[in-house]
Amino acid sequence: MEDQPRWLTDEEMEAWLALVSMLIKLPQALDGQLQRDAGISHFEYQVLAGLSMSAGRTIRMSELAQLADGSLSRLSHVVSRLEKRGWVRRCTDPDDGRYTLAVLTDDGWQKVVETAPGHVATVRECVIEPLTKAQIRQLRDIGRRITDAADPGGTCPG
Amino acid sequence: MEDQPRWLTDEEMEAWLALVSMLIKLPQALDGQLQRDAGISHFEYQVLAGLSMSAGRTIRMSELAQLADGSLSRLSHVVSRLEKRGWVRRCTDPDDGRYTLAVLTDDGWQKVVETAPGHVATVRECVIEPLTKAQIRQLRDIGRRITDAADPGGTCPG
DNA sequence: CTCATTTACTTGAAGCGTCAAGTAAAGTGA
DNA sequence: TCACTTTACTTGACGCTTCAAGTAAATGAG
Repeated sequence: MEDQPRWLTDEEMEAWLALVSMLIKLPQALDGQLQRDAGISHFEYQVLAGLSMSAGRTIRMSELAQLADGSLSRLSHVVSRLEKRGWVRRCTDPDDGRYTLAVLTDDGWQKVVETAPGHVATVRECVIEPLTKAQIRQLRDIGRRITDAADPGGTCPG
Repeated sequence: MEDQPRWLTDEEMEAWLALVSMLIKLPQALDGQLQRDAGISHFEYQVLAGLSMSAGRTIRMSELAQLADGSLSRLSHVVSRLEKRGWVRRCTDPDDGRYTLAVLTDDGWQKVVETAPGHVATVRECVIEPLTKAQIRQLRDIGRRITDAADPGGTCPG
């Protein structure tokens, strides 16, 4: 990749190690709380939450995949499971038969309403409260820059 | 969790969404590069790198698990695979038969030497270079605070 | 010295994500 | 209008992680 691989300085290494730990521990904390209290994964929550915020609680699979930061294939599997649990229905888009519309059922809406407060509390506890207001702005900027660098041009999901 | 769930402000939500995207995209980028160029996962790299930095290229499983931020069970499975590929050996600690020592073989050392430059380059590209020097320090502090909040007291691995 | 407990690790089954391959509808060119 | 391509999604197999249960060595109580 480079002839002379530039190693990391001490400062860079400290930041990198702190980031790696966060990358492991934070998803565990988020998934753990949702799994214990609601029996769903963080990704499933993102799917339900994305649906709940869509007009008519309905959205195309491909748009939902982007909202929830996942591949279409992953979403398809997850929606199948959510369908079995009665929280989501699928139907073909009448305007264009290639699209599939995911629809949040009343039970699914209820599930989001029940689950959201606990999830938000965990996010506050793990992310918002440990940081100062300035750090929250810093985090937004840092997060965006790293995301752009890691995924230049926002993925074409497979 | 709270009677009156405090929702997130716009600033908090922006930071949170940026963080969630980073949480998805960065591991994908890191795993992707290592998988393509070296045929190993990021976790496997962390295990090999942890071993390569240990005295005598030898370390107890439980210490290695903490170094690599993973459960003992996960590590055990991964070391089994690395053993099959000839990069790691296991032996019982002569001082205390309950401990297992993982030892990096010469082939394993060679693998780390081959793989490290490309991995470091990806870390530079995705994390270090997109940020200013100030942001790198901010990231270290933010990462530590979030990790502490998400995992109060540094896990007892299962 | 013996039995129970603790510690450190291993193992097998179950579930989720990814990848490659497949299907079906819509668009395109002759 | 008939094939060819593209788009949107689904499906099945495989690999990895987690969880629960198990093993084996060391420690501790009586």
